[in-house]
Amino acid sequence: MTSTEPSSPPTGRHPATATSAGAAGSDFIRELVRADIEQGTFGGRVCTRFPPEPNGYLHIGHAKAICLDFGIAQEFGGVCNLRFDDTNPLTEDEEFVDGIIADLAWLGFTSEGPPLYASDYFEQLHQWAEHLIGQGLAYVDDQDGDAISAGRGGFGQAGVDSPFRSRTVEENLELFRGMRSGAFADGARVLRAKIDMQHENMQMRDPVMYRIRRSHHFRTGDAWVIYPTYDWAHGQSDAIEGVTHSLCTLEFDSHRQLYDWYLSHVPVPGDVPRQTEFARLELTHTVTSKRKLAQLVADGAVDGWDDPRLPTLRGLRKRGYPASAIREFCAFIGAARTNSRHAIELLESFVRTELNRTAIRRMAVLRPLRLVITNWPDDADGRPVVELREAVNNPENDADGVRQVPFSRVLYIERDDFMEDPPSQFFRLSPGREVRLRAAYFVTCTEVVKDADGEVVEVRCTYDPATAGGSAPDGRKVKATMHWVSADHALDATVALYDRLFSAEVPGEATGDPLDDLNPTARELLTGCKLEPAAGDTAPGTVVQFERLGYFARDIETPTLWHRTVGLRDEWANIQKRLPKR
RNA sequence: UCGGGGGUGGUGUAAUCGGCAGCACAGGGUCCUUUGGAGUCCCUGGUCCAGGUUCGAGUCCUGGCCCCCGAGCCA
Repeated sequence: MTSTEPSSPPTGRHPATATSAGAAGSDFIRELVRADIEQGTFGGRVCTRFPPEPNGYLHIGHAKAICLDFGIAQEFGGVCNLRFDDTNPLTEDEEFVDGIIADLAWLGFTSEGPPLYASDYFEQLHQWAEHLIGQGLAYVDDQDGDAISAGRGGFGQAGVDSPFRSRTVEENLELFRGMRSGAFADGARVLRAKIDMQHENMQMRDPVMYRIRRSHHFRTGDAWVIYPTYDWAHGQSDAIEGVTHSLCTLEFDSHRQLYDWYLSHVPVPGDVPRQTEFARLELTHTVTSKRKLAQLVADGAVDGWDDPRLPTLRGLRKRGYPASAIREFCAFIGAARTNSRHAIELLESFVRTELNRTAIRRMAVLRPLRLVITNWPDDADGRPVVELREAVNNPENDADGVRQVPFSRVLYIERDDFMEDPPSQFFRLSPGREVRLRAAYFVTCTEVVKDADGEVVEVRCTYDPATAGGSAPDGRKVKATMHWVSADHALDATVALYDRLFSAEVPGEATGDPLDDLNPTARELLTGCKLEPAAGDTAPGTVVQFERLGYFARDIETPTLWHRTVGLRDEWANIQKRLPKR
């Protein structure tokens, strides 16, 4: 596993966010846990669990749940179990359990022991199912899916009892054993809890507990042809593990009644766990639904689960998002029962804050324009002098030291940093204007060279030798400082610029299909970018700041590829937006 | 339609027992600056609506409005 940062142990409390808003320790769940401890509800014990289904990779929405599950356990001296909810062999795969464990570790969390699996409890679950049958609280139903669905009724409309609802205990037991032993075809029968077909809560209208499904399970192989449903497996698995606080998202609210019903009718050992729901995390301009992400991957709309445009943990990691920034973001937004969609900009601001502190600075020119210094001296051999200029690695951290950057007659500057006919607010280079080249000299534009099409292909300048280091002895000021790269020393690179994956704030809001809002220019590949030599020393996977441009992560497999993590706040871009169109 | 859960600036999120509506992002401006970065200081802007209780209501009560979830043999 690779990491873009030394993986710091999660502390659960992050100083930077322990302010009045969103401070860890102040949400309704933590208050509840605190109250439970004070009242000795679970003997003062706290045990949570994070229960991903191994049918896809983790995304930023899971990060919120993870920070809650693991964070709360840590804060209250408890443990958090990683339990794979592998009750549906059709979609699940080992590939995903490995990926989930790796992503979890990258985020900064590991479970204490080896990971747990709901499939480890299949035998116990089966025994308890027979117990329910024995109590007359479960029965085998021969109806097909459509009939069961129809019999369930609708909102405000009572369901009707299945014609098989009144089978005897003995008959049910025999049929259920037949289900297990493979006597019946897939889908031929199900085991249902016998609760109340007229119940106002649809979840309580005799929910299915087992279905017949001849599918190879990645852990239990072909040992089982019947598989428990989520509702039947979950609460009992929690109880088996001694989970006290089972935290899940709001859509399971109506399942809580069923969760409690099962637990109160099965002889589970120890404390009865309690389910508490919170609002799932949603972000603007993206989707946090495993189903939709899987579809993007399957459709080839993105390169894979680790595509940097995706809000998957591995996508964000490849893109350069520090795990700590994600943790702090999650701590900051807290937990509540209010449905909410956070602005993606808020997440980005946490990324910038972290990277500003930690990222080494380098100079890179994304869209090169030649700049020739006409009065630059030659050496004894008649070649342009090459001078090494000292530049600080990170103005936010002196300990990061300095580096030498070669400077000579022919440089590249950013095309956007030159305008032949600039508006008044533009104070970068233009004819006759003097600017500072970062860590080097003041230069003044004296001439513009164009090609046959009138395109500027080169700017010529003079430099002032007295301004070495970047300040003029006579005290004169320049209004702009620009980055540059020496043409003879430049490293070639490809840079991937990323924009919102979806152009709409709420993907799919207009048409119902998020895919309709996919942003076709979410990735722009720039080739022929020029990097200062020291950028080549950067370890793959690390994130550096290309000065004045943003933060960029060096790709692991392709060292000449850089991913833009996030841009710098860009005042000039704001000015341009306000500028009247010309 | 029935049941459940929610509504605090543009977006999120706080507010002890009922006691000055705070913080962040976004937006506008200031100062500073060898990154138009970072930092600084300031500003704009809010309790869904209507009643009620109270010296005092985001918080309690009544009624309404709006949003989300729920009828998989998905989780």
